[in-house]
Amino acid sequence: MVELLQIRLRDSALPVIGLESISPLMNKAVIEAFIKLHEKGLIYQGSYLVNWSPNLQTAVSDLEVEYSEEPGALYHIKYRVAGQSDFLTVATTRPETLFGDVAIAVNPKDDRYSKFIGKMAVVPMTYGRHVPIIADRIIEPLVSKQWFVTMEPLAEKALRAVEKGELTIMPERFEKIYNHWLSNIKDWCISRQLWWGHHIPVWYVLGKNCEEDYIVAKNADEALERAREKYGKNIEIYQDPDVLDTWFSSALWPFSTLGWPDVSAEDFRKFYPTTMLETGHDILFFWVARMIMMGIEFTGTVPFSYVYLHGLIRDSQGRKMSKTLGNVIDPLDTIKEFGTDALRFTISLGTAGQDLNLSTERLTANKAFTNKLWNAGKFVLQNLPSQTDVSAWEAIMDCKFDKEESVSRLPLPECWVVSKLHVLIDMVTTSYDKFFFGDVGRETYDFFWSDFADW
RNA sequence: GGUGUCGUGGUGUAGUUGGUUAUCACGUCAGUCUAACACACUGAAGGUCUCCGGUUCGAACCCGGGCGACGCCA
Repeated sequence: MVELLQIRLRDSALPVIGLESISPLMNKAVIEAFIKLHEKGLIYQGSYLVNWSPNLQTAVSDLEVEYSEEPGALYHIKYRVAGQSDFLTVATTRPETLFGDVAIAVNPKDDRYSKFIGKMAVVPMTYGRHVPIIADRIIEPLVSKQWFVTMEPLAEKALRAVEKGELTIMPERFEKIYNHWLSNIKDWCISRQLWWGHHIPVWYVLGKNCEEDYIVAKNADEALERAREKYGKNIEIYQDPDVLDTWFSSALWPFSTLGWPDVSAEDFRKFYPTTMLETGHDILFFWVARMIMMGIEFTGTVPFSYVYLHGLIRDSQGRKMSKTLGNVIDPLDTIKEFGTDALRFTISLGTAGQDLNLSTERLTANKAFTNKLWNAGKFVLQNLPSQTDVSAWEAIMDCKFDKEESVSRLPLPECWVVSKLHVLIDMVTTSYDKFFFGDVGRETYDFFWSDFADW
């Protein structure tokens, strides 16, 4: 699907490095990054309360969790007070958790229940298992063993980069959001229990304590060698079965694609750091902030000087696209109906950071514009001198359109429109310098249709 | 609950240092048909700029509150 879209859009930008996230080149960078962070004590294995997907059977981060309100049912479960005929009724939407009950907490100020504090209650359907009745205490939920990155020292440097002006985030309001997020960052859970991804470069020794005795190494041979040095020759090692969070490798993108960790690589020396990163504002935390932190950590500099955050495409009422709502706009359908150029131009007219409500009205108007472009060009071609009229072509080629003397000698209509073109060039250059891409499009449209193509 | 964005002619929209007959498109009205063309061109009408209050000589734009739409966090 993405490939088809790329073919249809025929990206006219610089040739893109076709690189998959799981390529060997990327894997080398990922392993290097993991080892360096671990050597600095920034990676650790710990048991934390994490979000767990029972469907995928993997940990997921807070950023990846999307809340939605679902209709549910409230269940009332009666727990008999042991040795008495009294009952405590517990209301819950999660009745299945009763098998994991470890206590019943009651409000000590509630006379209906405070008299039971200290007694035991019988858990239903457990053949008489008893749990204590306690006074209003928080009960610890289950936790999971995962790998984490200590983010605070990394975030501190990323904050300072924006503060010092090394990095500018546009539009400005996102700078505040970036600062707020980095000031309240939590440790990053980087392990996932998925079947694909970069494997965590950690090996364990069979029979040894997994949380204390582990080896971080570039590959299995190195791990085995290190393990033998430490534990003797008759040992067996195995690699951690988990993989790394996909954003871990993406966070290295600005330099791993240019040859890092080989800092003498030609592409790296020539192109890094880049001037501007442009992306949707929704992945400011997932991706942009992490690239900045990893760039500073591994290369000593911010990976780019500007971050331009564009809006997202939403439906004509500003709503997020969703299959549930039935408002998904398939760009291939849009292209089929309005054309690639009309879609691209419409999108280019957006305002930085502001989501774009995609309506057919905009697309229709811009389809007309592309049609005008085509037909105006056709008109021009029809009115050019014959290919054999050498003197006419020489006269055209000799004219210096950027020199006022030459332009002044043109017939009045031509002089006028070339002057207007120079005004456009000045406006557009100013708009580009300010990153006002929407203005660039509008100014170009106005000149072309109102000045050049009418009359 | 907290928080962010948005609210501008009939419809969809631009407005980016506070000072414009408030931009463009579609629609509406009038005229023209002249070598390209959603046929096109020429011209016109139409906006209390969400509501209230404030700052200012001056507010669509800055500040506060209300109402509504959408999003994010929890």
